[in-house]
Amino acid sequence: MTDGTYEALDEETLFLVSQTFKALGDPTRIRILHLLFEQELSVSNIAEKLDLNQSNVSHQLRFLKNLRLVKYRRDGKTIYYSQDDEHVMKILQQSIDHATHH
Amino acid sequence: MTDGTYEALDEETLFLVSQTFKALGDPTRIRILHLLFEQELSVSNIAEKLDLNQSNVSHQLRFLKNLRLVKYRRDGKTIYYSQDDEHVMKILQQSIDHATHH
DNA sequence: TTATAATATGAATATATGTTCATATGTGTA
DNA sequence: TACACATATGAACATATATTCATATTATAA
Repeated sequence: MTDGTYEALDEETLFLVSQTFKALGDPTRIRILHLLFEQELSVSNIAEKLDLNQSNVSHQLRFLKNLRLVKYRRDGKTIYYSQDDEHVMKILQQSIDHATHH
Repeated sequence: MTDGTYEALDEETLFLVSQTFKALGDPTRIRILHLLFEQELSVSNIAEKLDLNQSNVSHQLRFLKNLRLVKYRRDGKTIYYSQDDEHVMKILQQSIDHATHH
């Protein structure tokens, strides 16, 4: 790279990175992930705390789950979601701090 | 926060953070920023290197400029763009590395 | 079994977004 | 001045996305 050659990003990396950032590019998903910083929560709990439609929360959680940003466990009728990507959560935390202190 | 109280994100922070990540949530903008990691480039140079429409590049640069992720300087007829947010560029670099090595 | 609670799913819809096209603006040069 | 070059802009369009509604699935309890 010191010779001025440009190393293009491969398609796969580009897709994965953009998808991940896309997940963080929506206020609702940020709020959900922010809730999951410190705790595991059920779908209805998240919906209640954020005043969101249950279906909406469920859709967003599926999105986040597909990207492996969250995971879930079932306990009876209830499904608890929690964070599943330290790196992304760290970046989100940093960015929120950065935005807050400015 | 240790008492279980949830500190909601304020609207302004939420908007700023989501907007910033939205900027990183598009392959074209990632490619542009990736180009600007190490060098300052003109609009036509970026368009050429990435095989993109000049107008498209210009639109995306405006988007990035509005968020102060890039800055520009004019030299005659040419306008050179360069990065303008170390924090965001660092996050992007980290995420690309993370995605590449996995 | 039936009823109820929690969650997931798919269709519908309105809005947002990325890209292209045509053209305007700005700058240097003959 | 007139022309060419570099970039910006706005309209148009196709596609993507977020949200809601209605309903399906899954699990527990009566």
